[in-house]
Amino acid sequence: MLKLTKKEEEIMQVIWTLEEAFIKEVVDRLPIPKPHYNTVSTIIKILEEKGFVKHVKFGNMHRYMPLVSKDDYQTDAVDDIIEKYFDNSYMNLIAHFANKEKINESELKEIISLIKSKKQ
Amino acid sequence: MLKLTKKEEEIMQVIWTLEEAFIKEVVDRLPIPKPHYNTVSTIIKILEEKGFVKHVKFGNMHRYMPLVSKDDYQTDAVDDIIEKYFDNSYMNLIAHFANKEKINESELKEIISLIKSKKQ
DNA sequence: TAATTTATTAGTTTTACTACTAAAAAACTA
DNA sequence: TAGTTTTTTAGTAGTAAAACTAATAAATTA
Repeated sequence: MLKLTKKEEEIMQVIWTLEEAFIKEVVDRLPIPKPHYNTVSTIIKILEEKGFVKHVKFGNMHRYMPLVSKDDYQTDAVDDIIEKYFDNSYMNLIAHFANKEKINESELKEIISLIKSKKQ
Repeated sequence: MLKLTKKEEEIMQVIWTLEEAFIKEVVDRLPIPKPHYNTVSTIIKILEEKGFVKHVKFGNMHRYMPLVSKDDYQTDAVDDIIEKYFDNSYMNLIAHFANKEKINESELKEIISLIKSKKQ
């Protein structure tokens, strides 16, 4: 999956939040100093080329919506790290946490019950 | 922690592997087409400015060694993702794996015993 | 002095960002 | 309705920043 630049991601976050958005609505949600309308338009067009959003015509306007979910993007980000630094093994990453003592036994037991409930 | 660019990281990986290295040795380990000696020298100087390596004089030469361990760098990479996408919670990330069914119960139990052994 | 190494500097390339101008579509108004 | 204005997207280009590369100069030493 292609990576997002800082600005692309900032705009993508807005679209993920709104689920459907016209350019104007995206601009509204961006912090001051707001970028020019056409700047946002350009970046969204790039997002479309990269396959992150699609649009539907609404009269004159384009209504944009995510093609890649936030969850999928997150998953990919984690997968990258795991591939790069943990020998492509999820276990290695979790073991890493365990080693750093960032998770404890009771937390893991919680997860186990979560998995059990998923299996039914 | 400062981030590494692609080339910086490539060279850093060599230094992590060698543990101690002269520039020449780094060049030797780099794949063809090999960058110019001075190019490597420049990048390593940047690594030094960024605090990733230090050097010890060996006569005329500098012998470089890591100041930031590979493990620390990995940890930081994971922390970034967790901060950005998992609300700063390790549990959220692991729950994410569980949801994706990328880890199973027996694997987690393995981790639990790992944690138990750490505690002693 | 010749060879080797590091330090300084600068140029090139790539990526990211910004927004102008043009074109198209729609809305307004005389 | 015809013409004008406004709004929106499309195409393009310029600027800025980051990354990369290596030439040249200075220092060291063999």
